[in-house]
Amino acid sequence: MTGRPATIKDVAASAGVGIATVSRVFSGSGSVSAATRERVLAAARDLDYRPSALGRGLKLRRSGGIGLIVPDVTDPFCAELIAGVLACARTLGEHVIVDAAHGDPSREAEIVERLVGQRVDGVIALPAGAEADWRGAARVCSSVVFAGRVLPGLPEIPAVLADDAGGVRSLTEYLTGLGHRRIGFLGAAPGSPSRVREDAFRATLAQLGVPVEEDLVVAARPASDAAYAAAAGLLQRRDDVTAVLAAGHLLGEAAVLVARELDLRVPADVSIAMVDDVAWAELCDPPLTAVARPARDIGYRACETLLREPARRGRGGPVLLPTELVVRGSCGPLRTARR
Amino acid sequence: MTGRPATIKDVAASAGVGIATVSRVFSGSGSVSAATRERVLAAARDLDYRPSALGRGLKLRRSGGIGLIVPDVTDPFCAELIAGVLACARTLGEHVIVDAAHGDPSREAEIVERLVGQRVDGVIALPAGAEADWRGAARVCSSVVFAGRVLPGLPEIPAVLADDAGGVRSLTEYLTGLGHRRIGFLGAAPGSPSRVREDAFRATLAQLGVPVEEDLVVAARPASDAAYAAAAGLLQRRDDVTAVLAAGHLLGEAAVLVARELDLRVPADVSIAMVDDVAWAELCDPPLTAVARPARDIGYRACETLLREPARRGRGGPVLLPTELVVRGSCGPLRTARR
DNA sequence: CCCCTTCATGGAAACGTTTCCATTATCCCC
DNA sequence: GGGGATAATGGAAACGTTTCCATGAAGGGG
Repeated sequence: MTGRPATIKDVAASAGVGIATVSRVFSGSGSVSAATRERVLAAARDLDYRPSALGRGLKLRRSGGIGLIVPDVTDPFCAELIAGVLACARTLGEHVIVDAAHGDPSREAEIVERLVGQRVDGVIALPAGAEADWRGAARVCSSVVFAGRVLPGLPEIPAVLADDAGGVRSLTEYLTGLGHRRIGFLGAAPGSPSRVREDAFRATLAQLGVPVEEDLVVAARPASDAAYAAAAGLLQRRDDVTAVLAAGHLLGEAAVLVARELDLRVPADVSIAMVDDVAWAELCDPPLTAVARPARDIGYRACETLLREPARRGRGGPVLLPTELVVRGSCGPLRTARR
Repeated sequence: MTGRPATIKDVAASAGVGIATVSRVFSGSGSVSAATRERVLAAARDLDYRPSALGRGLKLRRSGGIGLIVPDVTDPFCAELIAGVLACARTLGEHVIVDAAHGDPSREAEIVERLVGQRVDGVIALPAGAEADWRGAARVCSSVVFAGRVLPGLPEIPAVLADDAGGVRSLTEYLTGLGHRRIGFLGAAPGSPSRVREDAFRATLAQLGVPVEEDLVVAARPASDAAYAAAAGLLQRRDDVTAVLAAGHLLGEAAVLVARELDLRVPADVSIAMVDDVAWAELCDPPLTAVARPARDIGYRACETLLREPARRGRGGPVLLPTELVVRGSCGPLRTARR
């Protein structure tokens, strides 16, 4: 009973037709008489036949799947992005091979190699670095779309992004509007591929005529301990900081924990706001003001761009999706002294 | 330049050898002289050749990938489980096709069909229901392992689970030990495939000689609104409840929000504890006591069971991984009156 | 010096599809 | 009733691998 899976030949023999006819029944192309179709379907049901995607893929030179590379599937932003890609891929009948590069460009390069070997119909990536042969992957057998982040020096790769600069700007304007002048900025490490958030922070302050103190702009690697250390360093070094803008949820988490540890009341002693409206922002006490990036939409649009709009791809620069400022209770008006 | 990807034939021709030799170089089997190997590798590099997994898969009758079905990739438990599977699959050189069934058994069945069509080497599932042909999938071309949950009536499918009963027991004992007698239990909907948590709750109370009041055991569909409604209903109906045990993080979140809404102090007025130690448990105020399920390990072990231990598979019932009680500040000793 | 192993290599047959092309059978219209 | 579409079908050639088998060459022991 546990023989090999039935093949198209078995079905053809059992239904008394040629294999071409069976293929036509299952692929939907060509014309088959109703009677024959029924006979074929019955035989297939009998034999528990399912067309092999391998045979099909070999002939068609494509696997019917796409690859998706993220830094970490457990990150809430990545997870939402994945969900968006899955939703879109489903509507287009493609499956999705997911892998995590954990911020390691060489690991990412390996994954790209593997995906190309799989002959995926395309790759969506929240890229870690430029080590992978993105151009090669885009050329050889599939196309590439970046989602949520771009890599400098690869302008020809289409991208779907959140309007990070706009998000940080609205956050900065909001805090400034509350009267804050000495705002601490927790940002990504110097080696990070993109500094749009820090740039937006500086630009917005400059525009508002608020001087930027270098001492208040700190960077951390994207890890919990590094984020905590950065936040602790900032708040201990400068007890005149009245607000903290965290450029990511890990940094926001660190800010919340450090504030609690230092017995700072939020927002009375220090206001906290962050980029990325993750689940806990609402559960924290007080609930955290955040800028929401449309992670799911980014994934969905990236997948659409990859599979659906090969013509429009990459024209007119990256697609920017708007962010939304979600005001909660963690930011208050400036008070005179913190302690 | 953007011609078709090079094939093994191109490489063979370019290196002046037979295709069998090229195959041997890349698959590692058979013997090839060092000089020839070098020549082949050089030609391959020149042509940007990557072996097609489709051709290979067709010949070998397996795709070199596994399928992973979860209810929802954005759920923190699922996300950790996925991470575990990815980690293990990586060490074994397999890729992972991920899809989300969103609790819909018919959608799940579709996904299984698709995966079988892809000729995956196996399927790992956190199953939604019995509609899918799990037996068929396990028989025809791949094997199946359940992770994080089992389905009644399919004892022959191997499974890797958290010791949910043990986790709920320790939570119940903990709350009882603090003096609580009227403990509200927020559990899964009646139609849910498994009621081990509720059963464990009842059994533990019975064992401790605490009467179980049916009115305090409520069920909710796994959605935020339903969970909120259930929690609100419970706490409003019974203002003599002194502790709430939430059998999942959605339910725990609901309990926290409802308590806040009703101006109940935690843990002075009501103690809250839940199953699943998600990220926000630590960030909430007060931090939430929870039982941690080893989601990542479950994924890892499930993948190992699938690919590495085909012999031991399914013998001796499901693998149970221990949970851990993480005590934080959300549970306090019983006080006399809540209001 | 010859036979028997061992190594390096190439040819060719799968693997399970899709699709082009050829072959009938059927039908419609003048 | 004949001729040209049209529909239904089957044969066979790809698609890119792996691997069995055969072929030579080389080497070693008697």
